[in-house]
Amino acid sequence: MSKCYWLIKSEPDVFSIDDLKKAKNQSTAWDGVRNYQARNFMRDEMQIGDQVFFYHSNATPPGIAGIAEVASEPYPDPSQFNSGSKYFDASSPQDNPRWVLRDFKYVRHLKRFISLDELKQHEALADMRLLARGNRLSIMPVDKAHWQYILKLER
DNA sequence: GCCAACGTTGGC
DNA sequence: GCCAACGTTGGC
Repeated sequence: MSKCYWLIKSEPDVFSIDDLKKAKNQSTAWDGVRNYQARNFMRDEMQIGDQVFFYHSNATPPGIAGIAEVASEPYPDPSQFNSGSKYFDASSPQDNPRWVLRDFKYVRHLKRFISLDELKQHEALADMRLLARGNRLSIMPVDKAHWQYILKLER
């Protein structure tokens, strides 16, 4: 399977790209995904080494802050079994975990932050999934053409 | 804080 | 299987 590109959302007040950079091994387990579509992308389609836009949601302004990469195979999200976690899922079987995650590793900040507002102004990006009406997916694929276009924008 | 959009749940 | 109710996301 050829290399894919992705976008993951995080609220910077909770976990920003600076937090990822400061994390142990500059990587983190991406826990708490509780959406089947996002899980399936992470479980079935990502490949170690895939490049990922790190998007700041619920931010002022929202936008793409940097780049990370897929750093592990999928494995069960431990928070689903932790009754003290807000991600606890009592109905997930221990022997067949419903929720999986991967580790993501810091690659770099973009040379400059590229806001959602700026992305919306480019016709070439008009069909980006991120910009689709009502989009709420926290993990989504990015077309190679869109990826390359955005990397040119940062200059 | 508001609210539109969307996914999930559960009664029927 | 339908769909109303509900909870969450996330831009504004």
